[in-house]
Amino acid sequence: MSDAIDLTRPIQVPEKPALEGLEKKWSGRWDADGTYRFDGTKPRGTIYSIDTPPPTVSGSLHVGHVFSFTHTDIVARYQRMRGREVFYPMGWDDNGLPTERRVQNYYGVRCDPSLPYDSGFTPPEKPPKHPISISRPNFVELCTRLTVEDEKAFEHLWRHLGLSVDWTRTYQTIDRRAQRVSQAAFLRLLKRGHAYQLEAPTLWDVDFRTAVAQAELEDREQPGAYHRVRFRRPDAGFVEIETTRPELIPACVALVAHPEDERYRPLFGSEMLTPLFGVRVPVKPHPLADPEKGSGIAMICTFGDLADVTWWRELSLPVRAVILPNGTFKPLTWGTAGWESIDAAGAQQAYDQLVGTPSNKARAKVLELLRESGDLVGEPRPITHAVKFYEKGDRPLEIVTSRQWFIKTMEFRDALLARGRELTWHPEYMRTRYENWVNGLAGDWCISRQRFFGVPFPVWYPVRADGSLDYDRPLLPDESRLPLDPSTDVPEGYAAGQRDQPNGFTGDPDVMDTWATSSLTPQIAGGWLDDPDLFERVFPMDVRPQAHDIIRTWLFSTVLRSHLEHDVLPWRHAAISGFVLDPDRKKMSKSKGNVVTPMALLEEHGSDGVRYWAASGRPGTDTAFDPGQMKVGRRLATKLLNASKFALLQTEPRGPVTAPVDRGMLQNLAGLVRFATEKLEDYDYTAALDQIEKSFWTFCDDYIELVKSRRYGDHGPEPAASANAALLTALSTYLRLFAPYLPFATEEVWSWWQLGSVHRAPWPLPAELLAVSGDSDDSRVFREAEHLLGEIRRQKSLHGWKVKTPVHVVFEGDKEKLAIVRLVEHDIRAAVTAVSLTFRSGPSFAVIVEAAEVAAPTPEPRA
RNA sequence: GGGCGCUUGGCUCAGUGGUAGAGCAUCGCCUUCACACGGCGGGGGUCAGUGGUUCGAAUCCACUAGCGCCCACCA
Repeated sequence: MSDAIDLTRPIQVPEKPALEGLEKKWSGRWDADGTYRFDGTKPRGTIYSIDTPPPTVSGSLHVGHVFSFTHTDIVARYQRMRGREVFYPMGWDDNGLPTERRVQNYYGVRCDPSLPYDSGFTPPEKPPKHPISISRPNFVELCTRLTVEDEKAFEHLWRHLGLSVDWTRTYQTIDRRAQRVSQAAFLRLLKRGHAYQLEAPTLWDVDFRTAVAQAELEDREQPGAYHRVRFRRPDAGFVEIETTRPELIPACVALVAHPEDERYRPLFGSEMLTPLFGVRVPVKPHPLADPEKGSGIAMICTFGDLADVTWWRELSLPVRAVILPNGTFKPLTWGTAGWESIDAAGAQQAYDQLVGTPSNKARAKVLELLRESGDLVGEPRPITHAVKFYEKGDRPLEIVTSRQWFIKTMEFRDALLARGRELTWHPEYMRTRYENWVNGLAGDWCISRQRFFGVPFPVWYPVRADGSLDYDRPLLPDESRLPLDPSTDVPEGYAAGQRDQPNGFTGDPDVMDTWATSSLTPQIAGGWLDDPDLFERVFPMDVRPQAHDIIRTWLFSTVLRSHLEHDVLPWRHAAISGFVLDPDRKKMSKSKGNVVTPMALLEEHGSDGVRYWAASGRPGTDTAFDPGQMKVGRRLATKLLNASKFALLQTEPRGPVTAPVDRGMLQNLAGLVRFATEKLEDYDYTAALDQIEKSFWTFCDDYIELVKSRRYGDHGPEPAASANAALLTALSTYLRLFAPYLPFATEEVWSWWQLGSVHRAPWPLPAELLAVSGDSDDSRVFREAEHLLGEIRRQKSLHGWKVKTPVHVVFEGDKEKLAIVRLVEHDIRAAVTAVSLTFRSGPSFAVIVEAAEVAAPTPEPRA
């Protein structure tokens, strides 16, 4: 007899199995036992490494996190059971703007980098009405303090959810290791010429007063208006342009029309005068100008939008910048170089009314002045148009000229597209989004931010004798000094006293964009600089799990950094999860106020229940938030406990699996194992679970009911032995199949009768089932038994008879069919409480069910 | 404006060429020797629309509509 079941330990089944408390019990045990501890001595080929998304800790986790992290965990658990050593770290994204904002609100403080560090500062108990200004080091301290608290709460939730993370391997995007990796990678880019600094027009958020990257843009539909404005020629005549931003007329540097546009061709090369300010601006041809738009001729301002930047660059136009980093109009003197006017006094008078106001106020004022001067043609025509915003911002972006750091992307477009094709995407069509993005790149990646809580640029600049900065000869540290902060650390060859002094040095004040750090998560988690042995084993990683909204940011930038630094893809697979939608089919988000607290959900439905719902979201598919599915999952977990209890209630006698129906059941199960394995290999955990679950309910409702009486010994010891062995084999298999999805219920049952953790047990193989069931193909017998059971139940139900009403059953059919029925006749007879079974030959197969007792009242058959 | 995805019973979704499926909900029946967080059974859909390919289309092709998302230099 081939008995794969180990029953060396005493079986202990609780009187009343329950799900309550399993999360606490098992998450604690797994931690104590190091169940998910990564063994860094395993050879590269056996390792499965995951580039876990570091959630932003400056807020709360929401259902979407639970959803997508569960997907990753299912894959991780599956791979672990397949014998792979799973590298599954956890990171916390705590650097950057979201944390700054949270700290400002939480403590009621504001960062003022000009203030000195106050070592005795403690924030007030309650945030004051007016924020307290504190130094950058003090501010960073508070950021660190708060994120540590947040991270504890996050870890608690993740453990409760059952993520099989190795909790000894966590990192923060602001910790020393992340800073060191970010800074070293930056210096290497710089040395290779892949990073550079440039003073150029940059997308700028006027509230946060920082540059933002293309990837952080968001279009929002905004009300606006076309204003038709007249530009006069110095001699005679005029043209009319249309603009949505008349307040930028003082910043106008040219007019532009399409080269083929007959209306404006005669004007090319001539000059026009700007209204109100009387500045001579040239009329230029450019193919980008659309004759269909507005009046067909546009004004170019420095800078109203990205099209202006393109024209300005390609037509080599001068800069007339009017907007300050805070979004208001800056004071300037008309009649000086660059601001020549045919009427300097008039221009000055008009412009002075704009100084200090933000765009919207300036627009109203300019309109007023245009009306007075008669240069506004007709009334503004209201429109709705898309305006670019910083995704976290509240006011439209401006374009401000400033000095920023960039990483080159444009010249690697083809290589990055090739990397995208090399990567296996789940689902496949998500590659298109990546390609869209790469093809649409408009400029290199701006990575500097004028913020405080982030990784500083490890760079200083020499201060010249006249106090100006020499940006062309940055002072760079040796990599061994990293991480460092140029605002407190001193460059080689200088003394601290020389900071900000003539002939001294100054630190670069900026910090890196969050994505500049998180684009290095494989390097940070994998120990690139401080654990080369680990890095060798886990990099490139196997999978990057993430949501589709950050393909253009996180996925793209990680591919870029790995390409530039290692000339390789950072991972083989990208597993893209969808969003959680609320019942109105809208993305669940905090701003819409429809977020459900994850911990409350986990407590109400059980972690296994919530995970079951999450598993219904296949890769790439947005999924409705559905407590109903969580209830179903919880019911499934409960069923698993109870069916297991039944199987374990009696394990003797136990012997070879000889009954055809038992063999057939196990052979079917082998097919299920094959299917589920195939699907899980392809990251389709949803399809795998779907079939595992269906099979399991059939197992419970049909197979268990069929063999119940036999396993209790009603037909003798040998048939009972067969049933018991089959039941235990099936139980072991189902537990392992369900383990990635329902880690708590399966572990609980496993502990009743097996040694060790089910999560370290080997994934089932078809061969192990076929070894027990034998080679003869009996799966048809099992399916036939199921079918007969269903048919007899149906007829009894239609007659209105109870399940246990005794009946006579007649099987009519051909020899072959009847032979199969005879193989299961004892099980069928017991399962449907038949007092007699009759077999008779007939042309086609039929099952006839008749009441056995005349005394039994026979209700009317229902219509 | 370009692209991607979706559209199947009241709800949530499977199903990629061969007589429409599941769960939930609903209706009827059945309790206590695994489980009432249970069991058995029933009813319910012209598979968004139009046209095409095919012996045969929810499934392949084209177009249309609606929804969602991504992208776009949007004067």
